[in-house]
Amino acid sequence: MAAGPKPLRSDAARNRDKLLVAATQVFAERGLDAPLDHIARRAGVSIGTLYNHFPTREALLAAILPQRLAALDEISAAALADPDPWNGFAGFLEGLFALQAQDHSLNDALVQSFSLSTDVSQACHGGFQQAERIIERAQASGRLRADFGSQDLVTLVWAMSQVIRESMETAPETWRRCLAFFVDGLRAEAARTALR
Amino acid sequence: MAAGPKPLRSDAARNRDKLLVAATQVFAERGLDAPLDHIARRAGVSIGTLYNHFPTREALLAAILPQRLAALDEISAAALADPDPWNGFAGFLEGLFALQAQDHSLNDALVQSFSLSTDVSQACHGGFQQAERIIERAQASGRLRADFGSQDLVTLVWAMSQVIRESMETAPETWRRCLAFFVDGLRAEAARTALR
DNA sequence: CACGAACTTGAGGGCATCCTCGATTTCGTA
DNA sequence: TACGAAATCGAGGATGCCCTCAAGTTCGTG
Repeated sequence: MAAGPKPLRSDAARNRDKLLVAATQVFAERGLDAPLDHIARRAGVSIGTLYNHFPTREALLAAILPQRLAALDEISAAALADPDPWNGFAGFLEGLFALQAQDHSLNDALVQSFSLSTDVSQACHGGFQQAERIIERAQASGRLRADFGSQDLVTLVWAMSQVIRESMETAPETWRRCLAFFVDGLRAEAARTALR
Repeated sequence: MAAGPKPLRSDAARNRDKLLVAATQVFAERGLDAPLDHIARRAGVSIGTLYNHFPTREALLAAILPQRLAALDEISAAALADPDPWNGFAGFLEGLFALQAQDHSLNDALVQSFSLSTDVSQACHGGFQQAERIIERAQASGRLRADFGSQDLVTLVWAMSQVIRESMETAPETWRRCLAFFVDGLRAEAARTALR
């Protein structure tokens, strides 16, 4: 019934898998701009084969990133399951950026979530879907300042992505420290600056 | 006596000026990675002439950035002149990022301040020289949390640089909003997370 | 004004990446 | 096993940027 696209020949399926593995590694190491022939070489396959399977870079990303972004769902779920809404919120941020810190491709993907292909973009936004609820719950509990919105979370992702890029190699704890300062400014009682 | 390097011929001096003007514009618009031939074209000069005057990209930057970075000194001075040390500190951040927001080249330069040529690097660090004093003064007044160090300022520059890059075109107030959250977390009484 | 030094020019070689396509190999089946 | 469809291969054209250098131009002084 839902046989979907045509079945692949065995060698083709094998190569496709090798490409996905290589792409996952290379993108995680070098970011979303990594040269495609590095990926082909790591997969032990020619550049032409890569293009056979994935006609564009975006197609390759769309085959890889949704799976990687699924980790976001677990983090969101854990945040909502936390009995303390504030701890849930803070833990969500911690988990989100830890994810970005260990995978350059996620770091890039979340930053560019709007300018990427529909598939990837959807996956990113899906990951943020729950964020809205996590934020509202923490605000309802009175611990998170009321003027923090989900757009501010996007901004924070931008900010932290750069901190991660610049510091992961040399001082991998830097982003946690930066986040700690920021989070302290998100507590309801810390709010001083009036924001509309 | 201090005649310095040989005087330039009139046409050469004119071209050099045109190059500096063009480079200032192009780098401000496109960032420090802007293609050099764009600069030559905007200056109405051939790429060879650009290389005659500035054998490397770094040499060109060294001729431009120190002047642009001088604005930092004024901002620092104003911060130290403010009778309220906290307002001085907060105003310094505001001024610093406003500068980054209006000039892509400064944004890039401050981020890469360590990996740039000695000349430029010195200019960047010179701009940060006073920052140490601004921070200490604000801490002595009891308003700035004690665990904020000048390395954290570098981290904040990284963070804000990305916010600026991503949002200046579409929502130019975003960085101010982000900074407001962050600054609220830097007040002494906001400190909750223990940082060593 | 005429001459040599100073300066400018832009075509072209080098490099890294993208992407294509005709020739070749491999697979699965009859 | 032998055949056609499916898949692979990789050389090579295109692009964009870097940088150089031999030939030509301009300046300023004697």
